[in-house]
Amino acid sequence: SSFYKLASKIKPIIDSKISHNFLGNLNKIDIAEFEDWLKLLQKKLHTDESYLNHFKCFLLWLIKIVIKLISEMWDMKNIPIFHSTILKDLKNYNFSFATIEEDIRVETNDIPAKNNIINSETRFTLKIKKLQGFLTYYIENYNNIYSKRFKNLDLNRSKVVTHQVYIELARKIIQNGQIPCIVYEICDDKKGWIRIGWSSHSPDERMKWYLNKSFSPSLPPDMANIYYEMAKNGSKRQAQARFDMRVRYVFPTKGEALIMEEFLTIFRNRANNPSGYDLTINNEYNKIVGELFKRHIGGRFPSGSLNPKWRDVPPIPLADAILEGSEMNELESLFSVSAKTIRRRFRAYGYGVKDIYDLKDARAFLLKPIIIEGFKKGLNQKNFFKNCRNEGIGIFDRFKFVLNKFNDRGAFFRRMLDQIWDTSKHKEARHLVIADYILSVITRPDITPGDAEAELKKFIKFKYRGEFAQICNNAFGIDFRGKRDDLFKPIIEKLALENKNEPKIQLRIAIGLGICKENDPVDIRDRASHWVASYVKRNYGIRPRMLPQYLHPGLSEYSSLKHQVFKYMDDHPKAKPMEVKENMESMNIATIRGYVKLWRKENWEKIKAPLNPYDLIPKYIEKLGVDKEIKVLTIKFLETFQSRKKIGNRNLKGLVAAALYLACFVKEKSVSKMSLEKCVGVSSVTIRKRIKELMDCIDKNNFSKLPRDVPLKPQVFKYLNNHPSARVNEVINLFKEENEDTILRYYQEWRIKRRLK
DNA sequence: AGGGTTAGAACTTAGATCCC
DNA sequence: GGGATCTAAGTTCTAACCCT
Repeated sequence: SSFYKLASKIKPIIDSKISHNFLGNLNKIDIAEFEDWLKLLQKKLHTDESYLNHFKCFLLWLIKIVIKLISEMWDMKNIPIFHSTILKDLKNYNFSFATIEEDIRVETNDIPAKNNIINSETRFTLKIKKLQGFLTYYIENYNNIYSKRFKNLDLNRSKVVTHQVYIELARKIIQNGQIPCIVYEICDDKKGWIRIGWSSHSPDERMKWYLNKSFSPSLPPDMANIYYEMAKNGSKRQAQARFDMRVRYVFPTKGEALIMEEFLTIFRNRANNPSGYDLTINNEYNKIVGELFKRHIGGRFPSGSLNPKWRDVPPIPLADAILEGSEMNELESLFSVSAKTIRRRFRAYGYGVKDIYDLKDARAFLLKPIIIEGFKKGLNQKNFFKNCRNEGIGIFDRFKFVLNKFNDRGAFFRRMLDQIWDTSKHKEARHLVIADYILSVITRPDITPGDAEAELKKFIKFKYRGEFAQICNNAFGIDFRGKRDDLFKPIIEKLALENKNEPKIQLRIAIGLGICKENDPVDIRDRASHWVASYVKRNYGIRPRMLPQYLHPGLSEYSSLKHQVFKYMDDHPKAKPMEVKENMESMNIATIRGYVKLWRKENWEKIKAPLNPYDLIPKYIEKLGVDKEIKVLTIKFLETFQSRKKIGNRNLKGLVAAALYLACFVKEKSVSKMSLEKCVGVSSVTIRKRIKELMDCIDKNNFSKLPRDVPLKPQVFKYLNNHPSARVNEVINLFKEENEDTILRYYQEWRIKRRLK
């Protein structure tokens, strides 16, 4: 089968090099790295046989899953690129889903763990290999009408695996102008019975007939067993739950379906009976087959022959008649069939928008594309009907639709709108249709309303300026941007959570959304990041960095590298950059070194062991030769300072010198700043600064004598500048608490300075 | 597979009114 | 003034029953 042909393509992965053409989308590694890994894998595959087998199982399983998923998208439009690429490849490969076997086994003899591959198997699963084996056996061992008929049976052709496959096959047959004939099995989940039959109707409809018949009050006495079994279940719903209708094959002709029905019937009955039932020897069995019994098959059943009662109602003339506005009685006479048969054909051809398949539904189905075209052209009703007339659609004329005439509102047209879009309002329906097109152009998150409108204008004619915005508001309840934002919310939230620990979360989200790339110029990346930030602000009112916590309040807060380094340094003040790096997660050492440096600058006192100022005092006391009284006072001053201010990065020596100076001053022990400067080794400027700071800390009322806050000399000079003619005595009198000689000295100094000027 | 008959559901139509 | 909506009267269609 084509599945195995496809599966055989795994060979290159196992023992050859992969063409670089197929390696265009490697995500995070380059081709060289990929090849290194592939070599390793191939080495392993060639040395360990059991590993190889497991690997094959895995690959086949993977292919099977992908095909199953993709098969449901065969006819869909606007599917993601990833899916459509696979789909395209499968189509190019001429792959048919009809040939996927339900029982997919790997073609090596010794692959273990088969059960791991097939876990969806049920007791009713038809295994195509067993079917094939039985067919060969039957043809070889029996020579009867059935074995002759089975000779050309192709078990792979038209095999139905999923509902989607059934739809696909049936559609192809209808497009070919034929009626699909199904071969079905109704599986009894309770007792394990299987009823095999065929029908030219859909499985749903066939099942409905079974149920109706079974629950009819006058069920005839000689019906097939299944009717009585169904009737035992109390209600149709219960019966439907118990009996599972499964389509096994779909054929374009009834004859093929009948032969397949016979084959399956014999196969199913022999499966549980070693001696085996055979249709040729056991007429009793026909009770189960039902249809075969009624048809009185006596050995003639030419392939492809139709039931002579078959009425031909071809799809295209039927559609034409509907678009002419024919009513049910007219269709009946036109095709010489009953109304019921007309509806059966509607269902068979898929003429319906709501799966009702009555006349209205069929009309709606056929008119839908015409109405949508009118909407896209922006036609008003008058022009719409004119257009229809030009296109040869007679149905509106047939229903005597009179334009714009009071009292005639085009009920038929509104009914169609109602049927198709659940609204009878022309405007609403138009908006719904265009809203679908609007959604289809939202292909990227940063598309603007202007871009979207321009894109739509290529195939939709808006009636007036601003209609685009109005359609968005009417159809979505929000404006275009709001709808667009809504559509991308899940993906942005996913990206935010995925990148919650990344330093540049905005940029990560922007790249994830595809609005910029890793290696784009800075300005483009910047714009994209800003777009993400404004998106998050607009929709959540927060910064992107906060989004993960906002979505999952339990998440730990994001910690920047700086924050992490600082935290580590707080706990380990003496750590070196390399040590810090080892405790981070593979970050740049240069950056870490920078943060460590920064931390040390801000926290130097944590690194330097704090000096004890009190240790310094005895040394200085000795040098200066002052008494213990001064020592006690010095310590007291230091304590006062520490209680009020932080030592910070002040030089401790200067502080101690200041305390000493103050203590000496208070105790009237004269110590010059010069001698202190020499003794301590700190400049007199620093000492003066410290003295000033110390003075701010102490309670001045406790001391009778304290140094001035401002030095005497500037005070004297300032006064003399303002009063140049002041006499010496006046100045001495003014500073009478000070030493007279000093004042006199300053006075003379000022005069000399003035004279020099 | 096909069809006929029937009651009543579901639909269409035309007139009137509402709404913007 | 035109489209939307409501209503009553009249028409068509469907489901369920029956049959070969």
